[in-house]
Amino acid sequence: MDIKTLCLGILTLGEASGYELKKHFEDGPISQFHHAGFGSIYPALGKLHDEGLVTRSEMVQDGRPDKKVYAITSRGLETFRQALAKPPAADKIRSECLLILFFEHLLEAGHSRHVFEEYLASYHRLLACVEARDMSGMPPGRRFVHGFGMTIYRAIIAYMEDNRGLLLEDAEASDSALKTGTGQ
Amino acid sequence: MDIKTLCLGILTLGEASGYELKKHFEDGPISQFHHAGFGSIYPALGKLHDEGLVTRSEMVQDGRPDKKVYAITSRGLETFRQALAKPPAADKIRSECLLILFFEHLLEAGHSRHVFEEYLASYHRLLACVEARDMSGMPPGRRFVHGFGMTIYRAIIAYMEDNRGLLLEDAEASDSALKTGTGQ
DNA sequence: TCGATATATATCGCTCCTATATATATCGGC
DNA sequence: GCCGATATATATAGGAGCGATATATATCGA
Repeated sequence: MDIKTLCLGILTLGEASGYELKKHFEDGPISQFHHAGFGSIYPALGKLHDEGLVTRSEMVQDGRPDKKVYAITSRGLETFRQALAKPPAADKIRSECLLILFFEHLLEAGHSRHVFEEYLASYHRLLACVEARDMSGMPPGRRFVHGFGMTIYRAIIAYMEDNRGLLLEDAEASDSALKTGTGQ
Repeated sequence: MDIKTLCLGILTLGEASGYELKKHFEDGPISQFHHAGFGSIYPALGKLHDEGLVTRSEMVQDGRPDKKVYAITSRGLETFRQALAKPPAADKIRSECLLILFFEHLLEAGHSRHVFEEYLASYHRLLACVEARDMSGMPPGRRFVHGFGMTIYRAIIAYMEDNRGLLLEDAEASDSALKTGTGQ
């Protein structure tokens, strides 16, 4: 499932420029399960255009820079359908925050505490963003994925708030140890 | 947080060969929040060795091929600590299964149903694997991350079992539509 | 008018990942 | 005794992707 396929998928939701595609990856429902930056999106759109899977039209705007709007072709839709039919790879997660918390015993107590609070705040923001979405009239798959994200985000927030003590008790213990000169 | 840093981190848990490192990424607690394949691990170990952050020793074995065992140096540990102190990037998820379910309306009903059941089964396996781990005597950060994974996996399984109907009702509707010739 | 922010596109260079190749050894089945 | 499957073990080539950066236009508040 490469970036080209992902872009094709987003374009089934309506035509868009590269910049707008990026916003889908940042804010939209797609952001719940995938990510891509400009360095991936623009080359992908170029290749999709070369292969005839999308059309490109220059759109002159005033009050902001001109843009290139891409729309999926029927061959593009067929290619996307075939890609979705292939057996999916396993989920891949990469969380630097969990890595830091996992190795918390190697760090200064204040840092892991700070990472913890920022991490929790980031999931509060993600939840607010997902909760704000209106899903009425959306197909079942869209509503399923929306509910999936909401459930997971809530579970993460609840777990972190319930288990703050697990990390913070330790932090306080280390602080006392540092003060009496027995720490680290 | 590159693969070199990740390998360094695992080596703080004890010396290991490239093959053993891979198993950490597949089965171990690290697999809850990161992933890497041989194509990343072996070059990373080579570079870490060149930089003096790990030592390498050839270990002759009988009953199986010889291996190269890597151990972290004090400079390696210091480098790892500094990497952990840097502000962490946001979590990155990539889930082809959720992508397929999101675009379920573009697919044959049987396929999304199959993807759903396989996806659910995969999280049952992951949960069993995490539940089997004995965390007694582990530092708080390790226990926190362990509980984190367990909680999320359980939330995913519960959500999917509770909301199977969301996708399947639609699948049945499409099936009837197909039978009466109004589908697709 | 200056700096910050938003919109918009593009590319370089490095990292990483998939696929593949190579090799040794065990175990079960035929 | 041999064949295929599986596990252990290392390595690399080629391509995909990502972070950083460059470039441009326009708005808005200080």
